[in-house]
Order: sequence, then structure tokens, then C-alpha cells
Amino acid sequence: MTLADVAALAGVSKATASRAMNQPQLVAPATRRRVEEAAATLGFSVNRAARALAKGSTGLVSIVVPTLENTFFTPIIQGAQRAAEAGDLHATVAVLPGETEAERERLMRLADQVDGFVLASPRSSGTFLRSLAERKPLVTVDRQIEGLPSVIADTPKALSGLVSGLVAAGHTRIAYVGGPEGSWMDGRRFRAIEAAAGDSCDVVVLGPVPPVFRSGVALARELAATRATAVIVYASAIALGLLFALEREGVAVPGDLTVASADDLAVGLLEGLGVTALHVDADRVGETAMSTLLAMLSTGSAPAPLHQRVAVPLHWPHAEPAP
Amino acid sequence: MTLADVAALAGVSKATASRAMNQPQLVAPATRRRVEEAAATLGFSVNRAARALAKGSTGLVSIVVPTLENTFFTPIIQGAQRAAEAGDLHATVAVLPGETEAERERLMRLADQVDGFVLASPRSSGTFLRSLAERKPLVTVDRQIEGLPSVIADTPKALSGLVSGLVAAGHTRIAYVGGPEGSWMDGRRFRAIEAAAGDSCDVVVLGPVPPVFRSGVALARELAATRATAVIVYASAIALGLLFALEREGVAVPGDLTVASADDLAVGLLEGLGVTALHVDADRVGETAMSTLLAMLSTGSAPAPLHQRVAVPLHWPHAEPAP
DNA sequence: TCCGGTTCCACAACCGGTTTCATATGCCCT
DNA sequence: AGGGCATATGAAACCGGTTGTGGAACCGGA
Repeated sequence: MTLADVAALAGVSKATASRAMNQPQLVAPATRRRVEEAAATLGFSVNRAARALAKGSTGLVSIVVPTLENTFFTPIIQGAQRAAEAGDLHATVAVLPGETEAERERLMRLADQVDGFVLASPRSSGTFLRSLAERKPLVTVDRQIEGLPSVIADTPKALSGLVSGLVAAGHTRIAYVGGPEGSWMDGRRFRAIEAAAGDSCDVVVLGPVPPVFRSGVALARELAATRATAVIVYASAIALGLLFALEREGVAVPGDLTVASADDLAVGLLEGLGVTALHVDADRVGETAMSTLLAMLSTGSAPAPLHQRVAVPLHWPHAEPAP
Repeated sequence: MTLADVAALAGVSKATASRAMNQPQLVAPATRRRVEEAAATLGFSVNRAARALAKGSTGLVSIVVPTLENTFFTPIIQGAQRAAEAGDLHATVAVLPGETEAERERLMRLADQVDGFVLASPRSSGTFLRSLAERKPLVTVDRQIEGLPSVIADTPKALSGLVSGLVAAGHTRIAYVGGPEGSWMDGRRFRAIEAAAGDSCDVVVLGPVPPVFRSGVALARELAATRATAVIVYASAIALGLLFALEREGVAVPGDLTVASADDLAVGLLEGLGVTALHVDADRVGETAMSTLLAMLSTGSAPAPLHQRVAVPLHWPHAEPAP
């Protein structure tokens, strides 16, 4: 099951066998075929440790997320995983809120165990991330930092469109339920909404709240007090909780109140419930980020869009009437 | 930064340096201290690839889950991750529904890239898992298979208690919303409920449905038709959807209908909503499973409880009155 | 003083790939 | 025919740890 076995069976040297698999253009077609056959009949698969040792790279990439509880990150992981496998790398998931010194320390140590990072870290400091990036290639997700490659879901842009639509429809007072606390993207969302609202429409901010059902439930009262006719929440779980509480209060959606969610991840989660939703294809965000990282690893240089910002499209299904 | 550097600084050979760190009892205390100091000042950390190559084990364990969309698995991953790190191993997450031949094939290939598995696979066949276990140590999660170590949440037992309570309270017709389709645990849950219900109480089965909010919403009508006075759903997301729809229909919970969820994962997710919930500490399930695996790896034998079944406690908060 | 037995350490041989460098072969062109 | 060059392959040196083997130093007992 080692390369030497394959080489022996094929009647060539280890060197040739190795090249046959990694740099096929360097070996004669006939030889290559023999090696491939030998590998197949022996069921050979490379010893990654040996390869890693010889090449000086680990064949491991790390996907760092602050939590697994927010459903925003799981599809990112899934997409990144898929891309990593396609690139024949193993991906490890590290869960790191990224706020304490100990965690930063762990991340730094992790840095010399892997070839690179796909990193969703809404809260850690830009300077820290930059110093991490000096040690290993890194692509940030949903976070733009000057000088670092990033992949973000262009929610702000879609929100602009959403708010413009609301204003055009006559809304003059909308609420934004923000969070999570201290999140970089949260600030971007708010600014986009405010900019689009302009002078003709007030924006009331509620929260920040955590991205869970209960948050939505708890917000209904507070929301009513704002007298807003439309509300934008930043996560679909909140929208669900809000819907529940509104139902209880007898508020019709979207009749009495327009509810919009900035991130509907499990596609169709909110479908049929009268909620306006921006479908973020987080799966693709993760995939894109990982592909970018793989490209960086193989070319050794920064990705093509020189300032490395890749946006992903948003789908904005229009609100449907409540059943 | 290599062991040779450390050894040189400490004035010993690589061999001694290595032993000083891995088998301290074999080296003189004074020497060991010198090595440790050298390692510290040089900021040495082992090259895992080199170690893996030399020792013949990868230092990698794989956590296999069928999906990341069901929030049941994320805390399992989290717990397992933590335990793996504590054991100085890297954990990779593999998402594999485990139903197609191609996936089984991938898992088999993965087997010779890692040292072992923590495997949540509600649907794949026992024979397949057994053959996988022949290649690498493996601990199953929430699934018992004859001869294989496993860690399961003892939901069935808690369900027995729940149903007994319902029967004692006078319920004569309860509904069980089952799923996911083809899940091993699903069968166990149903049997436990049915056994506890006995002759004096009917059990109506609905589903199977996927573990999402929409499932609950869609079930309300069907549920009303069964005329059950209590319903047990297998996932909290379903309970939330159900609550929403019931609110809409004007059904009071728990006044008109008792709603119970077999798996409330994010602790307190259902709190204050009048739902009876069994709090599964999935985090601990994952942690226990990984610890068991680590023990297997270091001792080379099956874990202590000879037939390797470890149960985790369930917390059963009593239902609270609806607000 | 000499001997058997520990204790502690160095030497060197691995682990299984990758890669450099050298050699051999065959081809084209003058 | 012969020099130059591209192409195909093999021998061997790595990569950075771990571990088996053997020798030196030191111990106590006779």
C-alpha cells in the first residue's frame, strides 16, 4: 500500500511513480498508465503525513467560526468543506468566539498546524487578523479588512433595494432589529438601511439581540411601541419568533406590518409566511472563500480582484400575502 | 523551530529531546528541564506531519454527521471538538448523509486518513458501520449497534416518564410527530412512547417530517384532526412552528393542548412558551463520545462498559402555564 | 578492586512520500 | 556522422520527528 509497492508492481522507481501521479506530463504515457493500474490494483492512497512532511505543507485548512449556534455559519462550513475536499485538502472546523486573549493565542498556535484559514470572525480586531494573516494565508468571511482577501454576502446592497422599495411603498418609519452585539456586519447593515431610508423615512433601531426565536418573541411589544410599519430583522430565527408573537397580538403580516429578514439561510424557511426575505446563499459564500484560499495556496499570491473582495448575489423574493 | 534546534540548544540529542517531551520518566529531571526551557525559548511546537509519519497515526479524528442543518448535531460537534483538542488531536467534520454508495465509499477512504471516528449516522446500515469499525476505531452517537461502542442520549427513558405523566394526568390520546425519515432513534422514541402509553392511551403517529419550523406549521391542521390532547414532537424547531400555527388557530398551549418536545437543545429555547421539553445535553454527548474514542485510541481496546453504551442524563423541566 | 545491574543518553535507522540532480536515450539539424 | 537538446527515468538526499540498540557512567555489594 505504499508508493514503493506501487512502483515495484509497475516496474519503475518511487520517483517515477510519484511523478506519474502528481506531474503526469513528466512521464511517458505508457509508464503513467502502468503506474495508474498498479495503484488501482493495490488500492493505493497517499500517506498524507508523508506528503506533508516532504512538501512542508500540512494539507489541512481550518474553518474558523465564532459559534455553531447561529445557523448562519453552518452552511458556510458546508460550502467551504465541499470546496476543500474538491481541492483534496482536509478542513477542520474551529469554533472560536475570538474575543479572549486565550482564544487568540490558540488561533496563533493553530496557525502552524494548517496551511490556511477561512475565517468568519465578526468580532475580533482587524489588527489581530492582520497579524494572523502574516503567518498563514487567510480569507475572511462576511468581514472586510483592509488588505485581506474576503468574501462577503452583499446584504447591504440588497437591504438598500429593500428599503428603497419600502419607502416607495409609502413607509415612513421602519425598525431595524440589529445584532449580534459588536458584529462588523451589523454596522454595515444599519448604515445601508439608513442611507437608503434617506430623509423621508425614519429608522428606529432595536436590539442588539441574539439570533434566536426568543429574541423575536420578546421584541413584539417593543416594536409596537415604535409605531413602525415595517421591521427588518437580521436573522430568520428572529423573524419566526416575531411572527409568533405578532400572531398572538393579532397583528397581521404583511397586512398590518411588513416583516423582512436580512438573512434567510435555509432557503424557503420563511416561505409562505408573508415575510420578505433576502436569501443569502451562505453555502456559496463558504465555497467561494475556500476556493479563494485554495487559489492563494497554489499560486502563492493574493486572489485576482486585487483588493480581494468578492460579493455574492442575493435573491429577494417578494412578499406573499398571508394565508 | 525543529526538534534538532531544541536539542542543540539544550545540549542533547534529538532522541533525548523527543523523550523529554513524550516520555519524561525516561530522562533525568535536570535534562528534561533544560529541554523544556530550550523548547520554550525557541517557541517549539512539534511538526505533526513528522510525528504522524514516524508513529504511523495521523493525529486526526473525524466527526461524521449527516447534516449541519439539524441543530441537534452542532452541539455534538462542539463537544466532540473540545474533547479532541483536550486530547491534542485535530478533529475534522465530515458531513455525510450516509445513504448513497458514493458516500459510503468516501467514508471508507476517509478511514485511512484519520485515527478514528465519532459518528452520528442515524440512517446508514449496521453492517456498513461494522465494516467501517474494522478499519478504524469508532464511536457511534445516538445509535446503538451490537458490538460497537456508542454514546446515546437516553431520550426513550425520559419519554417514558413523560408519557406516564401524561397518562396519569388523564390523557387518553396523544400524538407523536416522528422523524427524521428512517432514523434509528425515531424508532426507539416511538417504541418508548407506545410502551409507556400502554392500553389506556392511544398513540397517533404523524410524519415523519423534517426537523424544521415549517414542519410544525404544516402539522397543526392534521393534528387537530387526530383529536389528541397532547403531542410530542421530536425536535424543538417543530415545536416552535407548531406553536405558531396553534396560536393562529386559537388553540391555547398548554391549556387546550399539551405540547412536548423530545429534544430541546439550545437550553431554554422553549422556555416560557408553555412547552414541555426534554433538555438533551448534546454537547456532553459529543464530548463523551470523543473521550471514549480517545480512550480507545490510547488503550487500543474497547471502552470500559463492556458493551460500550453510555447514556446521558436528561433534564425534564415541567410545563409552565402559558403567559 | 571487580562485577552485575541501573540509569541516562547518543547514534542511527526508520516512517513514506517529494524533489534535485545526474544519467541515458532518442531526435533534429547541420 | 556528430553536436545539441528535449525527454524519460533512477539514485539518493531530504522533510522532522520516533524508537531500537548499545555504550558510558555510576551504583551498591562482595
